[in-house]
Amino acid sequence: MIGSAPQVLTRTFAALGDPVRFTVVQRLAEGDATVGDLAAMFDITVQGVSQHLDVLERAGLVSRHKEGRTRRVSLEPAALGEAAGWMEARRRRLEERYARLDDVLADMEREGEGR
Amino acid sequence: MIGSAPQVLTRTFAALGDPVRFTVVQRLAEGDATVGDLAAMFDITVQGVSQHLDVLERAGLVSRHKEGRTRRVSLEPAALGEAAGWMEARRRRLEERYARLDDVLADMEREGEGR
DNA sequence: TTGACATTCAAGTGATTACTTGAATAATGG
DNA sequence: CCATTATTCAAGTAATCACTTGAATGTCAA
Repeated sequence: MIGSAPQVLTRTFAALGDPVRFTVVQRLAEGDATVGDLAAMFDITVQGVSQHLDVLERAGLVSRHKEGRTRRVSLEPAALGEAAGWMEARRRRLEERYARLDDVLADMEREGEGR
Repeated sequence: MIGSAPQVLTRTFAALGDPVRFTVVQRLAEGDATVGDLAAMFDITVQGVSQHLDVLERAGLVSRHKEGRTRRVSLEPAALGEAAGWMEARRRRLEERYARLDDVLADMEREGEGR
């Protein structure tokens, strides 16, 4: 029985698991934006958006830096890459196993015919 | 103002955003398991694990098929691949933009020296 | 300085979620 | 058939989460 696991990646996934934050990330992939820009995309208050940015920031997915009286929000590629890498590694392992299973089945097939 | 976005990917991310489910997926990447096997890894009841499997299944990340009186839980590579693909596409777009920005900066640098 | 704008801080509320216990269903072995 | 094992169904509860309103902070422009 294990208590639980690393929450560095789960935080990333949890952050992307909300439709607002997902859309924010998608938007930021097109280019940086201010908090106000992002808030204009949704039917929620800027405070709400700011809170969503808090969780994206805690997940390492975005960064905010002051710029005059606004704040420039940028997407951070590293967190995105790490999470994608984790998923791809698991997916690849599965595909490999399937490939090996296919080989075994093909062998059995051939064996069956040869008899 | 947009209401929100596709929840097909957000469901996948939300599913992986929980430490228990994350660990389950990690475990299933090593090979299939029964619900009981998975429950033995955590300090929660099998019912709890079964509920976690519900959300993983709704996200398309795992499938369950009866096998005698147990149930074999398998990881589904497709959902994993789609989510990873979405992330990678965004990451790549950012890297490209950075590369272009670096070019511009390098040009300015050269220009500055040449003068 | 003052007034408007952009953003965050703080606290409250309703909805969602993770988990529990208890009961139902289904397959196996004696 | 009956007891046992594996899993799900159902309902309740406590914690977390998304969102709101109201107030504070900081920056620009007149």
